[in-house]
Amino acid sequence: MEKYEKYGTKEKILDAALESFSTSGFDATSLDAVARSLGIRKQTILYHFTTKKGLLNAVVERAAENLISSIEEVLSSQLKGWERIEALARMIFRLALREPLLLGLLREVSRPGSVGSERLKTLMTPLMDRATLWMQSEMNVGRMRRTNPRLVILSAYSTVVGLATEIEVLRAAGIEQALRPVTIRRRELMRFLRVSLDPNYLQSK
Amino acid sequence: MEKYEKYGTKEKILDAALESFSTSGFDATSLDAVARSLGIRKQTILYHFTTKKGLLNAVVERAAENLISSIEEVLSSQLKGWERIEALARMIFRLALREPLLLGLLREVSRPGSVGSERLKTLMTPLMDRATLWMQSEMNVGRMRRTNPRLVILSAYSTVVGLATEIEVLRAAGIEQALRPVTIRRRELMRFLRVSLDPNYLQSK
DNA sequence: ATTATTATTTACCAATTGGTAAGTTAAACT
DNA sequence: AGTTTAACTTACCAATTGGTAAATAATAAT
Repeated sequence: MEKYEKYGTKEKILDAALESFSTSGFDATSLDAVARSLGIRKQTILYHFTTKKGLLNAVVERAAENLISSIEEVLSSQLKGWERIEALARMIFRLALREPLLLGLLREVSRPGSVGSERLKTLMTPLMDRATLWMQSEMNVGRMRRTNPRLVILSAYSTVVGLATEIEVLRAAGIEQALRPVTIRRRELMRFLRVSLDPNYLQSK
Repeated sequence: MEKYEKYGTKEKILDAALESFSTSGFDATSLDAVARSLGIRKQTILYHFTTKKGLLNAVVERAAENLISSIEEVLSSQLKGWERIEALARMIFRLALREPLLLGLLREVSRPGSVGSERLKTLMTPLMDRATLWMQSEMNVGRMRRTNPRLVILSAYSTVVGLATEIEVLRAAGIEQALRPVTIRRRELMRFLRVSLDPNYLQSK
């Protein structure tokens, strides 16, 4: 009938699943409920994604693509050294605020034992390796202070994921869309990165 | 009446439930599994706590008592103004490191729609009110910079809860017992509190 | 020793879960 | 046209879920 739409059933399922996974979690999400919310049958979901885990993986993959393409965009710019990092951090925070569901999903899936964690790891590892290599080369030419790249990246990562908690806590306390704490958090991250990485930055203490 | 505190079944159940709730979450925790891990029958759990939700509430309550008594201990000291806050922050981080399960539970239950969130709110509200009042009186006598107490407290709270995520993320990446990032996080929080509250603190920026 | 109370178990149950198999309908290809 | 393929549904199912009710064991009170 109206199958000519670009926004097909599969996309709708992914959207609804993202919503449910990121706000209620994987286990609390029932395929029946997701299907019901879309006015379709559970088996339609299983037709497109074969298993519940498969659905989660698909959701994670789409989110990762979203993130990666945003990263690529920044990396394609001409910015060097510290400015590049600043641009990246700014972009991540912008993305997190624009699409809080992504953040919730990330948090859900960052849990060690969780179902989607392997998939996330698979998707993130190349990114991580690339960033590590770049940072090391920047260190070699003296554009970046010498530290453990992995630790810095992971710390930055968990700051962003922690944002999800922060936003939820604030919302639970009735404070909607509190931009200030998020801004503070970003400044803190920038400062941390600056202290760790910027060779021209003098620690005031 | 009740027997002397002899680490009975009830306590064992609470321990196992805390473990499971905080690492796997509420929905992923099955009463059968908890019972099995203790070598008892599921109905024994339901005898002591009537419902699964009741069990969670009991776990939350015990954790809250744990936290509150630690807070009381600090508050009973003679420390004033800024030093008191510093002592509190230090104590919270120490507690969080010593008992990571508490942190996991807090994170699980901080989610807006979650089952235990109302209970947590009920338990935290008096604490929050008390802290707010104290801060306001400190502001009135000029020992503390004027700000929105609620926002500061919530931001501090979510920093601590976010620790749970951070520790998990680091562990998932193979970095066990990462003390350094946690220390960094504490310093950040201290700095944030100082900037927000300490009237004698000069912002360098 | 008998009774009463507390703790724990066995036996069920209704509902829900993710998932399989087989249809049914709609669209695409030949 | 007819056939194939993709999209979706109805009908089930086995396992698991939280929870009820009644039976039994253990402990305390009389």
